[in-house]
Amino acid sequence: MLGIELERESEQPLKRQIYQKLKEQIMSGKLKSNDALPSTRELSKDLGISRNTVGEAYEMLIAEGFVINRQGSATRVAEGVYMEQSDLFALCKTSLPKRMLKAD
Amino acid sequence: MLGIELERESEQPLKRQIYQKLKEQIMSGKLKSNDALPSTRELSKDLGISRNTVGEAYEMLIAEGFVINRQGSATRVAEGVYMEQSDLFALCKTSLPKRMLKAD
Amino acid sequence: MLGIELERESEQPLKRQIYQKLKEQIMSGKLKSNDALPSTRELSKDLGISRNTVGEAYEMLIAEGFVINRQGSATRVAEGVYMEQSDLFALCKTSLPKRMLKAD
Amino acid sequence: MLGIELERESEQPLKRQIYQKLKEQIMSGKLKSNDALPSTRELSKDLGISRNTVGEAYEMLIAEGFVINRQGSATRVAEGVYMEQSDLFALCKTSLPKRMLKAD
DNA sequence: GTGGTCTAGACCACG
DNA sequence: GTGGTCTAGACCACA
Repeated sequence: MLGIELERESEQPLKRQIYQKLKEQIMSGKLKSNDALPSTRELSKDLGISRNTVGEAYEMLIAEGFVINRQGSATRVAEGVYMEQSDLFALCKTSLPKRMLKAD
Repeated sequence: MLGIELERESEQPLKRQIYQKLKEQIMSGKLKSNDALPSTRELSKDLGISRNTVGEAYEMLIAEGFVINRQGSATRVAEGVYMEQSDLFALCKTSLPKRMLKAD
Repeated sequence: MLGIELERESEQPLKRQIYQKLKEQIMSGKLKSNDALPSTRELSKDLGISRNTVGEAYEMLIAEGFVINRQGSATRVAEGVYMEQSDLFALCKTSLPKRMLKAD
Repeated sequence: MLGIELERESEQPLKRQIYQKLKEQIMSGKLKSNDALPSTRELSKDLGISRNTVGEAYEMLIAEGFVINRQGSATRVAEGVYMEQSDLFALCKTSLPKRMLKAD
């Protein structure tokens, strides 16, 4: 659905993996402001995990303001959380090890 | 002082160059929460530019919430703006063109 | 302006009176997050006292994080400092002497 | 154990009731800095509810900084979260309905 | 339909 | 012992 693949053997808890994948898609602009996330029921079924776990990942996104939810309606991407690609690359150059980046 | 080097010939205005360098150091964790930025007076002297230019760069950081300015005290790095290297790299992989990153 | 009345004969110093009144209005929600406080110039004129005194009251609020001061703009109410009336009353019931509260 | 009584019929979710009671005891000084909270296992057994629910209440306290926890050890009250009784009463006078307070 | 809450289990890593 | 995570159910209120 969203191209999310989980690794059961990872040290990262499942809820954190989901949180990260969604946050990436939001910050990179794949999920845009006001886009609806899949329902917890849908995504949990899709990933083959418990609905609670998806719910916890959504709570993390809510807590950090990436996502908004209202009673009885879908969880949606908040506004103003997109990061410019140019800023992102500049940031990479200073904070990622050189072996990860190609020469300019 | 902060390892900032400006390029006078760059297309990027000086204030944006300063803004980016500081933002990078903040997001990458070199400048940590509550660290004080140098005063505009100090930094402008250090870089050999106008204090106004530094002030404008600081305002950009304030406007985006990376930095906080309390009455009568130094401008300080806000909380919760540090980005985990793992998160950053994950974000790059999904949102930067492949030509910029080395293969895993 | 904010319904602040000072008592010159009180044991409480003026700056503490101002501090308390503003803190109350903030915690009770009369002043909401991001609301601007009046400028020190304005409020001091309004109350007929020195601008320094108002400034000191503001500093106390800043020091406790109730209020934020961003470069070149008004002093504003911080986020997350509002206290639900229900929470407040519950807190009173456990921590204030009974003689101060009416029976339920 | 901590004098917590839950109301199953309340509109307030159980986790919020627990959160509130603990927050009160912390802000009022009954639970002091570095005091250990009961373990989630203990408290859940004591209250006759699921350990998950207690854990969620603890998470809320952690998120707001009232409480701190480290791997494998007890959850403890954070520092600097106590509220002076005089400030509390002053706050009550402005933000609680008069019918709740006795005359001065 | 949606999310919010709750249960009664389980296994893990840390100390 | 502790908290952290996860499961597979359940019932609720809201729209």
